[in-house]
Amino acid sequence: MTIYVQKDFYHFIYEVVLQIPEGRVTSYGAIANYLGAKRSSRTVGYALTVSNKGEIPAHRVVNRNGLLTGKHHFGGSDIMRQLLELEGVKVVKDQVVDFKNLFWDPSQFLGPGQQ
DNA sequence: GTTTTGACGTAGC
DNA sequence: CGCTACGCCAAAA
Repeated sequence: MTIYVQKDFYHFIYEVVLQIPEGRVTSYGAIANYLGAKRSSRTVGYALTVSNKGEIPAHRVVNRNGLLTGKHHFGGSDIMRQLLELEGVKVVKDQVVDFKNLFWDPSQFLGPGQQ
């Protein structure tokens, strides 16, 4: 088994985000929880801020409400929304439509039965 | 080492 | 439905 420490906290965040399939979204809290720090949701968002948007699909990460709270960090104002819609994710009023259905739980990345 | 900040989350009003 | 307040945690100053 691999022993992970928070030494590469940001690195884990980036990895998880990179695993998000197209057309799917997840929440900061879910990623934080997956990393074992469910209360570090704020840090997850911060990690994306300092990350390279060109390689990290941060637009697939929204808050718990499915709201595009970080859209204004994409330079423009509708960049994040357009990126999501290009992947088939409909966004209305900065909110992901059918977020519950499109939600991608990082725990699924572990494989079924793992939890 | 202390203070500030932030793309969150929950609770209260 | 929207705002405030608080907590929680990691990085940067």
